[in-house]
Amino acid sequence: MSFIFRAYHAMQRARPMTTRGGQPTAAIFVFVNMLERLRKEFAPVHLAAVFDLSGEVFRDATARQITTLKKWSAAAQGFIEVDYAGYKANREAMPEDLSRQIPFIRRAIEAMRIPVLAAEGYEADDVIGTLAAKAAAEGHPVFIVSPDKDMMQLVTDRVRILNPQKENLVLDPAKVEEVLGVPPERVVDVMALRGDAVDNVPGAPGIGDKGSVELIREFGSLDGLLERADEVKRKGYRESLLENRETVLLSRELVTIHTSVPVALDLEAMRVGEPDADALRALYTELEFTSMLRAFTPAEAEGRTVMATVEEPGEDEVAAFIVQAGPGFALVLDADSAVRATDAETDDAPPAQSMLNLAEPASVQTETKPLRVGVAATEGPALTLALAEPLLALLADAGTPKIAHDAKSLLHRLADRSVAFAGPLEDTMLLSWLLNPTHATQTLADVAARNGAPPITTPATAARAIAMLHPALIAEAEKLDLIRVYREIDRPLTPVLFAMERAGIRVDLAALAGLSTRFAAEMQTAAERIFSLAGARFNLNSPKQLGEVLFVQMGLPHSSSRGKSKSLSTAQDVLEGLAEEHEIARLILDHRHLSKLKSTYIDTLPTLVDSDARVHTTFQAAATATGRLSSINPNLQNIPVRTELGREIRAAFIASPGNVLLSADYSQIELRLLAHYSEDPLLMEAYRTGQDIHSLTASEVFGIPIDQLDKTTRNRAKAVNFGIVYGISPFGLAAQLGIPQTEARQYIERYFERYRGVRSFIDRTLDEVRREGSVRTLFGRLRPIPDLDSRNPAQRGFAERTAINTPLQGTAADLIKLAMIALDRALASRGLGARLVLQVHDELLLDVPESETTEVAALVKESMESVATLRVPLEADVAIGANWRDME
DNA sequence: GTCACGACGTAC
DNA sequence: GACGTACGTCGTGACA
Repeated sequence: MSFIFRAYHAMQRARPMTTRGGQPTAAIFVFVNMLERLRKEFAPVHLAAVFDLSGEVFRDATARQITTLKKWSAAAQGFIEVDYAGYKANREAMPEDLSRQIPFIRRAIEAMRIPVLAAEGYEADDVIGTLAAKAAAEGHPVFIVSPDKDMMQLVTDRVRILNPQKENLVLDPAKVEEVLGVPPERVVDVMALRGDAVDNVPGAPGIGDKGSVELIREFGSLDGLLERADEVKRKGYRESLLENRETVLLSRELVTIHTSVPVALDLEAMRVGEPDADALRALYTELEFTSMLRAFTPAEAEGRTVMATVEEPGEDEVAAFIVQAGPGFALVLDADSAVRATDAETDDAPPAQSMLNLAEPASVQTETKPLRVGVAATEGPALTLALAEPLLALLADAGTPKIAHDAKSLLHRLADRSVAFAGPLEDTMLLSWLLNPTHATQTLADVAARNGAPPITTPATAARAIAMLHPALIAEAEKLDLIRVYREIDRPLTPVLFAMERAGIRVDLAALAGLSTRFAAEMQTAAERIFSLAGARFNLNSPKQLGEVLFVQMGLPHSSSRGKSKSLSTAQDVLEGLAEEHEIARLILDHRHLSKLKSTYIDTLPTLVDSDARVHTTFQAAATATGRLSSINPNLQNIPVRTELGREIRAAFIASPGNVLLSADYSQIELRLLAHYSEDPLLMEAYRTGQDIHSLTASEVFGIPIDQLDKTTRNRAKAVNFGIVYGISPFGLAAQLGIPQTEARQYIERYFERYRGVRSFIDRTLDEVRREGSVRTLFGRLRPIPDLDSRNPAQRGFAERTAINTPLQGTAADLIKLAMIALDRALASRGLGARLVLQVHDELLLDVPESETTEVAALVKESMESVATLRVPLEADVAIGANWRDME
């Protein structure tokens, strides 16, 4: 039953699976597959399946001896009695769509001629335990196939546990001890203390995962522990044990699997043989498990092709789906869905292996005649999708437009299989995002649901959904004037991003390894000093524990805020405030910095490199509200640069052999866009004549002549300039600068007095949002802004700030995307070997053959600066180096 | 064990 | 309530 439940839940999430008649089949499918695999991979000599019977078991009677539990109550400062509900009392009834599948699972097991065993008054675990004990006593090696932890008490040298869902993990006694911290014979002792929430075994209240193991290890056994309970040091544990002695002993009875129940070990009946083919065929037919059926029907003679079908194909049945064509589009490739195909080539390969990777492309739509598409697996363990001639031809045909949902990932999958691709590539994911950029996800299922397309249950419906969605989304994009952004920016960016991800960037693994060692040592030193100052050891990574130690135990001042979880903030700015007075605060800040860099970058990046020591991020092109890209797995857009330690990490990003890295970043692009939008004379003049904008603001806002500014004043002005771009507020600026709000308010007022154009830009923008409910970038990208008229001041304030920030941030995103497209074309047309490798919002990073350095530097600068003509010039600064830190 | 979420910190 | 846009890690608590 454990497997059936897991099968049920696993598939539940993926997709509901039923026959045409509505019989749910997902759990059956998974279970049958698992059985097939078990038989194939492990070739057991004997096999039995064990089920629970309904009705009372002996544990119910045991549990009735427990009526109440004594739990420690902090409020009452004593133990209070709580009613105990009974063994497995918390279990919910089996879901109806699962119980309907159980009879079929029983039929499948019977058809495979595997005996099903059970014993009245006992649970399946007891039957399994008994069979295992008997077989082991006869000298047979036994494998209990189960995902349940409870089973670990049964492990011996001869009885092991196999979990096929966990990479065929085999648990022997040593492994059990490694996992649980105690040997198999002590498992019940630990469980008796810890209890089990799922089965409602009480255990000793207040003693959990950790305490139970510690206590058993210290006292050797549960009996030893109960005998010497008064010696237990920790008060909570000691008192719980003394109060709950009987309950713990009964808990042990509940968790102990019996190994002598009345059930016979009939090895002859369990001997694995041929299944009942007729019965299995009938069952699989009834359940519409067509792929499994094919194991019974050898491929038709020579052709070795699978005919694509037009009618509602069962999901396992076809390699390609032919559905109604949208005008002008001959083919739909659905990167989001699956193809499964029977391998007609290899009769000797087991069916489970002839099924191609379930998460792979593709569905095919054509308006030509039905295609004959052959699908075959190549030799070797890596299954490769080799598409037959007609499909390959269409994919490679530059005259055949294709539609995908998430085109970039489709390109990756085709490239992984060396499938040539050409021709226009439409993307319903990008369209959907452009129409609704604030929506959290743009998966096909999500987009289909939002647009009234049928739910995606099979590759065929996925293909149909895409075919339906595409014209609808295009029409919508035309209506909202988003088609230009789509055609001129985001769609053509797809192949550029694809190539960048494919290229990856080289990482200096030796450098990271060195940093890891160094950081570990420094963290260790800092931690010891912190613990000695605090007079206690605790988890430094836990803000909660840290706050407790600093502000309660040590009594440091905490005028500062509590967060949503009402714990005292230990954030950087808070600790900075304490650092002058208290050494411990500085040490914690240092430790945190090291810890952050080590866990996020130094120790993570090496796990993500390929065999050439390159990391390949994924740029999410349909993720942000403003039009920016984002980067995941890993995020290469937040590699440290601010601190010296952080830059050590940046230095580990290096050029390919014989190459250099070339970085080009836009200078103050958002402030230049502010100048453009606002047409403010001071700002425009400053950028046209190359003045230092922060110094200008400092001089204007603080009334100090430019030649008399100190660094602090200029930095304050810099914060004001950035604040404007973020949609400034006195609160935010005050927090940023660590000054009173009243002072921040004065700065802001002064700013708007001097930069009159900026004030009117903000007013105009807010007016636009009031009229349209949205803002646009210079290139027409749209973002809805709700709540500008909210009565809630916080909501309204947020709406105002996003309204102001979005055209600046979003236009900057548009510009760099356009530059990337232009640059990609320029590099290609000149036949240069330089490759774009990263984009970090206002920066491009290229891997450039040394010989091309000068030419590419000029080309990149030119591409970025001439991408648009604004009221102020765009400037890009280019630098070159062997790594991403040391650039000049 | 898995999931969601908060706290925190990294980038632009 | 809290200055814009992201993503990853860790701890924690809820759920099985």
